[in-house]
Amino acid sequence: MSDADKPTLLVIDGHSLAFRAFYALPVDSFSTRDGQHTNAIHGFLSMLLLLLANEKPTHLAVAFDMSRQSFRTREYAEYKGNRGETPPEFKGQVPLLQDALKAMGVRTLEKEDFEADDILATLAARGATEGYRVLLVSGDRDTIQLVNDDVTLLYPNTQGVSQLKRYDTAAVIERYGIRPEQYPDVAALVGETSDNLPGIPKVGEKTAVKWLGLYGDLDGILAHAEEIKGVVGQNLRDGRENAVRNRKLNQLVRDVELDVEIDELIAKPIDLESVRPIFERLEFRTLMERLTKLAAGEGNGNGGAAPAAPAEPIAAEAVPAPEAPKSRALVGDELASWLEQAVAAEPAGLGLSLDVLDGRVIGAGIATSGESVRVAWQAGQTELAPFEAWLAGDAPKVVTDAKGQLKALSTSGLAFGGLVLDPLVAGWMVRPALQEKSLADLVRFHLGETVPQADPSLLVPEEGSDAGAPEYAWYSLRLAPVVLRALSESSRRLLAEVEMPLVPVLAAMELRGVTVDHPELSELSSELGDRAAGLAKLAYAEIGREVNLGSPKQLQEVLFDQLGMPKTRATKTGYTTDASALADLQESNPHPFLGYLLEHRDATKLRQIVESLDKAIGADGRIHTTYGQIGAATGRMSSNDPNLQNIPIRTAEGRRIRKAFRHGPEFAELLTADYSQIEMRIMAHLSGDPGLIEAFNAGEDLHRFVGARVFGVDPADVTPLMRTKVKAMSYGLAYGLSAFGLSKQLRIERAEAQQLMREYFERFGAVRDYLRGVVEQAKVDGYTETIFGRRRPFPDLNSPNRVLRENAERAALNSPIQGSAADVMKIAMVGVEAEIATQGLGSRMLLTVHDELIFEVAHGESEALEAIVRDRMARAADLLVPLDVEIGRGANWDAAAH
DNA sequence: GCATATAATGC
DNA sequence: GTGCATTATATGCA
Repeated sequence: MSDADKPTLLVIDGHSLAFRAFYALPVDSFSTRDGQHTNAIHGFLSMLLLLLANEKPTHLAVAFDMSRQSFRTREYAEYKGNRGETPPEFKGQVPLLQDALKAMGVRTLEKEDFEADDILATLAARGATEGYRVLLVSGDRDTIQLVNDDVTLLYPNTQGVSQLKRYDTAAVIERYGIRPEQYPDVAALVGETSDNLPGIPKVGEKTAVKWLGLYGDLDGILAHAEEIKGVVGQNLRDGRENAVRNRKLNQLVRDVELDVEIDELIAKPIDLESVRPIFERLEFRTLMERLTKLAAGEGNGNGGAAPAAPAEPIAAEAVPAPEAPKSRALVGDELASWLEQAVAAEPAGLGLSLDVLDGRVIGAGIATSGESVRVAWQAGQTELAPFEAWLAGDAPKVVTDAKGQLKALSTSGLAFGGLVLDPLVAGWMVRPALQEKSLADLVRFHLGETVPQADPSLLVPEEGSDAGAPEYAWYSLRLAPVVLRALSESSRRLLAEVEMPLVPVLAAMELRGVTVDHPELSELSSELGDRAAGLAKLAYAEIGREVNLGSPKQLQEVLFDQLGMPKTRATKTGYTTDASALADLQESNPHPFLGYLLEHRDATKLRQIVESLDKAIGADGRIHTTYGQIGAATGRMSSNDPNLQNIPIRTAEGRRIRKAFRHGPEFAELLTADYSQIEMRIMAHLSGDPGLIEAFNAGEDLHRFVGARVFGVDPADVTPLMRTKVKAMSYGLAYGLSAFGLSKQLRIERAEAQQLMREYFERFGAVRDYLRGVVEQAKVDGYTETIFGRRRPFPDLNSPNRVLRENAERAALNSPIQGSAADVMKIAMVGVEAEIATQGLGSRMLLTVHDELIFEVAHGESEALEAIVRDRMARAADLLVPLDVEIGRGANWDAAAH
């Protein structure tokens, strides 16, 4: 019987896992209205649901310690004697947890005089004999001794309870350098402080493992104790009784008498109605939802106990990695018939990679799981028609880093369809922190193999090279099932329905580009250059010497040494000279130099942007940016080369840059469409805050409405200052803004900022609850999720390093909001592009700037385009509040803004 | 030449 | 001690 066919028995050490959960989750944040603490129960059940979804055990039990007394404490009274009183907040949670498990139909086991781990040992032994695949979950290292070919241990790491490290025999050997059954000998020598078992002084893991290598086992080591030199040798001889005692105590009992047979532990379908009362009593709303989904058969199949983001690559198998098959060149009828049978043989799709030279297609590699072929392509060759038809058709294709290749196809006049998967995009959804940026990275991480490197001196891979398009195509196809398996159900849907359709849309937008007026930019650049030079002169005059105003280091000398100004916020290399610090200085120590410096900064920054844009204008008079679909960890797109998502807008000078962005000569005007306050709307939706929802449904100015609530006045009486304050507060919320930051930004006292936050949260309490809940849930799950189920892992959320942890907390707070907004925009873009095509319009979508889209309007299509854009953008998501779209038109980007 | 730190711009 | 990006410049090291 193969492993996959075996039934799976999952046995959990209830006490140790609940205790871990207790310390992983803040106790204050999990309690019922009547004051019962629930953090350990919540953490435990959350982990259990993950295990059920991921491991799909057929049989299941949770073992508990009956009391603190066991045969071990009778033999050695000090055993675990160093453990303090169980925290009172924890105590009451265990019986409630047992109730909850019972309601879920999960069998709990305990045995007088034995510890839970002995029950694990017994069930593991019996399970293995009876043909089960056994999974153990315990936070006690002694259970390592139970690992073998049939028994795997899932051990919580420091990241929290939902991140479990999988120990099979190979992983134990890799981590400890010994076989699982040797672990008790190591532990006996090293000792176990948590069990109050002192070991041999000066002997740690390294020494113990070395000795085991030399003498076989503990008995062998003790027999040769006289041979071991030095202080450790003496320590060993002095401490042999300790080692022997430890070894006796850490041996788990594998034949505890249990009044249950394994087949009685069969996992029953969860009866939601019997669970509901106790979950309601515990006020577990989200867990109830997860359980409901699980019962409905959703939430399956994201491999491993570390759900969305395997923290480590899948270990390479012991069997040698398969090598890419030798590719052969095909032409004519041979190609046609090969394609026909390949398409039939691979219903999930063929791998494809294009050879591109100077932005044009010159060939392709196509792969099935077993073979790959090369096609040389030139325009106008009739015998390539079957290949071109396959490219253009719906036959499924897997293409890594498809966007650039799609552009080349389009430039070469080739139609393309059927992109079902770009493993690069899928891999980014698995690990959006962007560690895998290329096919080679993906293969290394997900397959544990190395892609052969092409000879970099060759522009075109030579015949017979093992590092060309056919090989890339083959690796792409092999990646497909692996990356898909690593994604949750909802992420897979997002991938198929949004990210993949978006690829050709972005490719088209990049190819279109946007017309930018070169003379206008040149003029602006020289004006800004003159201004910067003048300001520099004035600045030099103030300090009596010339320094490089662009050098923070030289500026620090001027400000803090020469002018004797008070030190600003510290940086790694000194003190900051950023704009907000300079503005603070200007207030406390007014000096003309500061003003000239600030203005000089403005002018040079603007000029730098103008220059880079000007340089990017192509022969067609247009700028073609490149969009990064896998750019941001939240799901947002980025723009580079040049970045068109940070064109200035706040100042009049900045807006002059936007005036240089025009419609092309064949078009009538530009149209811009913005989502109005999309992030606040998403916050209203996610938090369900009635006040915020009312604000949006009232259709009134948001900040005025919120200001009225916060300050307790009529909306009409909200002053501009009040509006500014709540606006800063509202926006800061989604970023994890502190009272300190708020006071800094508004230039008000800390106490006033604190008061403002208090008032705000009193009126919009659900917002605070939501934000707090996001972080807490993320600490349990290890990731956050957007409305559409896009996940982002946060490994630092339980870091002992405060800076890392707090950074992760703020990012976790922000991610579902920024990410959901990105999801919405992507859905809208796919919808708009499709509808423009359906209606056969000549207007085109050109740019996206996070919550804004910019179009080139063909003559006579103004109304039709506006209708499409409004409709598709507003309908992109169905939220508790409407999605409001603001549209503007004009001859240039500035004029089209509203 | 390359990596790092700082500062700026946008949403 | 507010999130996510990209780009340019200065600077220190090799």
